[in-house]
Amino acid sequence: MTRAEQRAATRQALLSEGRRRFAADGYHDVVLADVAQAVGVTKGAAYHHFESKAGLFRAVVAEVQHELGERVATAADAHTDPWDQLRAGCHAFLAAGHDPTVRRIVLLDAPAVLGWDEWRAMDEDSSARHLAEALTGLVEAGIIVDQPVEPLTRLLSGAMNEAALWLARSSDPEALVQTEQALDHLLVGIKARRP
Amino acid sequence: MTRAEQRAATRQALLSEGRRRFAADGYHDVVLADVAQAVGVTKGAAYHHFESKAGLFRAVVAEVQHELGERVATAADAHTDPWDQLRAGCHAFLAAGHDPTVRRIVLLDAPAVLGWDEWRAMDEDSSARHLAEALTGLVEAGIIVDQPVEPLTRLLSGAMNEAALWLARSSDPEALVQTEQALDHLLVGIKARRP
DNA sequence: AACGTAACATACCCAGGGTATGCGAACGAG
DNA sequence: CTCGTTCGCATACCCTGGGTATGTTACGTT
Repeated sequence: MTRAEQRAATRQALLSEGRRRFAADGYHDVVLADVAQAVGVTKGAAYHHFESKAGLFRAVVAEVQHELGERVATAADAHTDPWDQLRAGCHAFLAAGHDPTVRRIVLLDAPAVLGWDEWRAMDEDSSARHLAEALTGLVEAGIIVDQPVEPLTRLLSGAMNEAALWLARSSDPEALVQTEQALDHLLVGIKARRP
Repeated sequence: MTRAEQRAATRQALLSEGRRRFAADGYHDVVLADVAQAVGVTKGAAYHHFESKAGLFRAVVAEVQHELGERVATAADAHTDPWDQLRAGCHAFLAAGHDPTVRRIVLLDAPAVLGWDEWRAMDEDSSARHLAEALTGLVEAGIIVDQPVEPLTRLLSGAMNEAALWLARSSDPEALVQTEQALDHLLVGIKARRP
């Protein structure tokens, strides 16, 4: 195995193991030396690849965020009508809360560990961007009321973040459908009335 | 000073100082011994009053949550129409994000430090309860579409949490008004259409 | 072949949360 | 009034765990 391959392999192993543990135990309860040991290296190796524990966490968050964005986009692309695309993307996001990786890492720990500004910037690069683009398109098409897109994006993004967290804790099998319906009702409010 | 008074005074002092520091520096960067020293006692005293650093934090969160609930309720009570009460409460919450105490402690650190379940339980006891009650009233009055209140509460609560965080970082003086308008639009969606 | 460097390992520092114990002043019992 | 008890802390200590400084080995380059 060449050196570049070795480096990539170790880095990837640390990322995977970190991801598993961050999702299962939360950032605080994960000890970096254990992550390294589980991968067959020592703490020194971890610090050779990442600048700190938070650095590893940041890399994991970016990875998970990216995948989440893909999931949302894929769900949206299954539709052709822009309005249906928005709804499909939102519904996909709601369902994603059941994934402990998304739930614990992205929604719960990331804002506190990385700070809200950085978290939001990363969010913007992945899932929230799709939402903003969808809303922008709908505004330009005159399908939703003309308004600044950013406040609306934040409101909807936050609504879905929290709802996803709640859904993951709910034992009620109806909860997901009910939340989707409630969200649909809310979305109707921003639809432009045409006489 | 009697012993009970002394105890209460020390506890209150720790609470106040903790609150200041948690708001300014975030949970992680606050060191318990420094909080105690600033109050004129040692770490031992802090552990005599609270079971842990998280315990002090929990007490602070409860305090801030309670005050926030009061603020929202007061804003709502300024109106008589139930719909106006809902809007006023929501707007008050949005503005509360500018308070670093609310922002950093309640919205950012609390979910990660105390866990989402406990955070939500505390939220339910204070501000979110007002929202749920308002929505329940509106459903019963037939003003908004008949539906389970809980999903809607989570959606709106999350929307406002995130928007409040965003508003606190925004330099645009228009942002608050724009967010209020966007929220109003969303709320229109859940209003029952009457022919 | 020899040298430089990358990819780690080892050994260490130390901040900070948590605990075990000591101590003096307040409080209640007799 | 005093004597024992308890309460409200202080002191001293433990130890986990993040971070760093310094080897060590093997690959790659000339």
